[in-house]
Amino acid sequence: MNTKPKKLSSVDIARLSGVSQATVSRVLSGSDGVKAATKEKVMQVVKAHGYRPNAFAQAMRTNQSAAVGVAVSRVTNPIVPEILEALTRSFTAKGRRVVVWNTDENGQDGLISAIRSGLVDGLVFTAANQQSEAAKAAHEADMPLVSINRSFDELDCDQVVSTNHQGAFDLADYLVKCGRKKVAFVNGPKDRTTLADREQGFREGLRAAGITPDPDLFFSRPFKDNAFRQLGMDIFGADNPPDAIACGNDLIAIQIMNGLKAAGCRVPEDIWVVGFDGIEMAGWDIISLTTVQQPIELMANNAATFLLDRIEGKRTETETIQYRTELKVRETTGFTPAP
Amino acid sequence: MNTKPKKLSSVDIARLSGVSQATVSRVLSGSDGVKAATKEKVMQVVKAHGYRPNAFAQAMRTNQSAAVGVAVSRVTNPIVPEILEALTRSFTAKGRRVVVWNTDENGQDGLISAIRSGLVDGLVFTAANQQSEAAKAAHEADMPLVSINRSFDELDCDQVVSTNHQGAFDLADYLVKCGRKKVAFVNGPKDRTTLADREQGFREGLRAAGITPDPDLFFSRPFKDNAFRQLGMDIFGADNPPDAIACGNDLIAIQIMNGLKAAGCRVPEDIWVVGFDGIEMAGWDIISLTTVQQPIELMANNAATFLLDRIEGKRTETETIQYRTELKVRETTGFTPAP
DNA sequence: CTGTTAGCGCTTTCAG
DNA sequence: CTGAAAGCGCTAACAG
Repeated sequence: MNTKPKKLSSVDIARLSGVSQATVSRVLSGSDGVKAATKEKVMQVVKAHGYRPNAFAQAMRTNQSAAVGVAVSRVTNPIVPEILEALTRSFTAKGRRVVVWNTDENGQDGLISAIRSGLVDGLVFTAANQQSEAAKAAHEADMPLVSINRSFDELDCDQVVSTNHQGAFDLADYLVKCGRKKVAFVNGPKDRTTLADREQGFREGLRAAGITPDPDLFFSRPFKDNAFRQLGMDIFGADNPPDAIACGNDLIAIQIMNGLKAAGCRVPEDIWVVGFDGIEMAGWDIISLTTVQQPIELMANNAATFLLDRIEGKRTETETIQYRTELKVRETTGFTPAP
Repeated sequence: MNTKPKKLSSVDIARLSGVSQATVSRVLSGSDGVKAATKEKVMQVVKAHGYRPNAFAQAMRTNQSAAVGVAVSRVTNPIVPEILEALTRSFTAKGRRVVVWNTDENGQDGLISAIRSGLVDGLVFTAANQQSEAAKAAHEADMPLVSINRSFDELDCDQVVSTNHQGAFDLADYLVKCGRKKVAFVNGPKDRTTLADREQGFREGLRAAGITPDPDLFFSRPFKDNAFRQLGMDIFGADNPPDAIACGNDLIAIQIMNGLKAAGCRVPEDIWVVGFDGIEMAGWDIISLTTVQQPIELMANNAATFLLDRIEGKRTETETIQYRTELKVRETTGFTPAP
């Protein structure tokens, strides 16, 4: 260790400004009962030294960390940074720090341990599988919990979701009404409730439109090894390929398009492609992916509000709020308007 | 407040396992001098209750938070999540928590305050402007500091960068050698050292290849209001447009391509486009952007190691490490191999 | 209005 | 090898 400047504590500030330590604490926490002159005097010293109360002592004393946790996984799906960005903005604006856990790599252990050690006052779970252990731990620790874009059937917590089922239902309707004869559905692992709901909605939408879902046209792949790109190539290479491919989310759709392009397939001339999520890049001219859009920013803000209200004891009943999705028609379906 | 289960403390564990509180602490911190039987007994109780030591008390006592901070901005640039992901993985694997600050929104105040309150043991700054205040605060607080993909000229701290200058130099050479006659360069705000270095390298590369940089072909735009998309449209719409556009980073290149596409320009037939960074999506078939690639994962791992070593007092001299960039030739330059 | 005092839960000497 | 005891820096009664 080198010559540590030995950080100042509130005791030092008290000494330097000729008051008691308690008064320093009062000044900094903005309590009322302090004479203006005293307050001024203390603040002067505080500013001069750039003093900030030690966050840990504060947290320990008040049993509030002023931090919230966000559990993410599959960060490679661009919707995750988008959610993260919106959540961070929301929490930061409300004076909370954000601690991010990635449950992909080292699993849930770190998160569980953090939950139990009281590091955060609340937790947001974002769309992902493999977080149920942690969620359970949080629940047991009586920690406020919100899930966004993800359902925990087993767990009683606030949830912010979108109309996954209805959105997919309407999407199927759109494709059929537009005259698509042979519609495939490509999905990721169905242990994610979001993806499962969408597939279910899509199936029912097809039926409602008078089409019996063909099992051979429903695909499921893991999010790895470029599986979707390969699938895109395979689908186009097969005899009598479909004339439309709906996907569980935008990232899947993009990877399918990568495969289609690699195989020489033109979108939308040969095959239509649609996604689900409405990530920002779906709107880029060079991608222009037709998709079912979720109001991500709104959902994140709502999740943040839910969590903070619950932390502050302003809510007790759990609630599930569902945002309406909206079909965005773009180039990958030839800009064909909904009939 | 509802019926709080009143979290267990080490005192409770001690009572439950019939030892002293100090012994519990010793067992959990893995100190040697504890009889195996005692250790076993304590661990049993610990496990049974899912007990974890209170992180704040621990932090306060040891003056170490076991957390590191990462300051980011412009999260909408996909390289940021990529860096974040790699950093998070690295730190988590080494038993550190990661706290993320977004300095876009609420500026640096939150970060500065966090620095001074001792919330993190060290800090990584990622490519961004507007963080110098915070960096200075960190430096004054004697907090270990590493910058990645970003230079702080004024500050003496570890830096992990790539060969921005050389990479851009070689890129200019490539374009000229491939017969491009009129090469534009589109950049973001040049207060970012990374972007400034690239532009400088590009200029010198042109000169070395026998071309005098034409001021009218160097553009700079802010990262907002779709400025780059608009610029792409303008560039193609002008009389006698360039036959190649090099960009300060991949995101700029993509937005330029959006504008070009919107204006009816074909890439690479009409104009070549190249980026810089090597973000993952640049490699997607549907984008296939020629770019100068940085080894992001390596850089992030290195930054993490630097920071942790410094926190643990294993390093004292500051160091700048520079990774080699690599030209990735793809479709936006017609897959033309470097001569 | 301000000072004194008692811990929050933990690590770490210091004894035994 | 283990226990007792002293704080880390802060907040929150409780006095004055």
